[in-house]
Amino acid sequence: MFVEKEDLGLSLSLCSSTSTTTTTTAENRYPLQLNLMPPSASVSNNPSPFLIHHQKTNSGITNWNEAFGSSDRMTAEMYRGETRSFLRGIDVNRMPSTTATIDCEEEVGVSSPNSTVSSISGNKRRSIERDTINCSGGDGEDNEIERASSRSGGNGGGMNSDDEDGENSRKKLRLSKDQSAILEETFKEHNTLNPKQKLALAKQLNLRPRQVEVWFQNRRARTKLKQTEVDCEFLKRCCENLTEENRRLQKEVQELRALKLSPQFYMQMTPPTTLTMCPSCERVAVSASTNASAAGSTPAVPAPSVAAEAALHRHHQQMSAQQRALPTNPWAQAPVVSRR
DNA sequence: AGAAGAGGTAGCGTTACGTCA
DNA sequence: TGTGACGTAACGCTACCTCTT
Repeated sequence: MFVEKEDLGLSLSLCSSTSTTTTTTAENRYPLQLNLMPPSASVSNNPSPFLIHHQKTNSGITNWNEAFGSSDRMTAEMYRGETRSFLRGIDVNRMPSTTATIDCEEEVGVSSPNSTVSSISGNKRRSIERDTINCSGGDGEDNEIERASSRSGGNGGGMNSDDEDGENSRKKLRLSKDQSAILEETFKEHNTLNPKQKLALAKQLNLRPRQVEVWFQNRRARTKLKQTEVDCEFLKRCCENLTEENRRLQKEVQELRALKLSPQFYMQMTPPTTLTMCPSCERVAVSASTNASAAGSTPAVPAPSVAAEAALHRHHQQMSAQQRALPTNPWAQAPVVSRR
């Protein structure tokens, strides 16, 4: 048996209600109502899948400082034009002190074994970027950086001993604790980076911009995964609660229906205010009752006024005696009496 | 004004490597 | 010492956007 939610007075709010500007956790989310609709506006470092939405806007940004501080993709997109114009004279993939004089081919073969210049589109671009980076580091800076970063790995030191024979294996450099900490801090501030931020961070951490970019991509993925797990758990709890509530209300409905079918139910039922009219003389005795049901508690049998009841009882005794003398048709229509 | 191409980024899925029990 | 599980850096691909031509 299914019970309409209207019948049960149970409704599930599906509209957005709360601000979502802060990182949500399982602890502070569970008490909140289920929120399945995207909010009207939210910018979060850890957007829930329910909260994620893409604001597409064409509004222009004119301030580079705003752009530099931007965090989400939307703003990054908006600022891109500014970035490009700003960087028009700067090769993003080139270190400021570049004096690239060493043949790039060799370096590419060593540090980017998977880079294929023949690939198209984004891959090509990224390959070129990596190659450019590596080439730009041809003066030894980037190589030194790479070695340093691999050395500095807390427990990953010396794991790149295959620098020479690893042409077909991709390199995986363990980031040091300091590097990870700084990246984490930056990610807390903004989970996306514009090119200038990326460059600055890469330089600060002695990493390639591509590495910073990859780290942020992976970090976003991890955040999303974690958030998805939290949301999943949250929905599971919601489902359990609703199931339990539904079970309880169905039981209540069954009980009420059973009571409704029982004649005793009517025997005990008394209107909140009882107007008892004598069928013979049409005199009305008003018996006020304490209306417990109006207060929302379980319905109680109203207690009529004792005095009124007694008076009516006496009156009925008198009338009964008269009616015995004068039998009347029980179905005879009584004159209409205004009850008010 | 609209189309096409280039350049850039994010998201997603996957792979490969490093670490640890 | 070998091995499987796990975390994560890196890659490949696609979609989308903006800008330029």
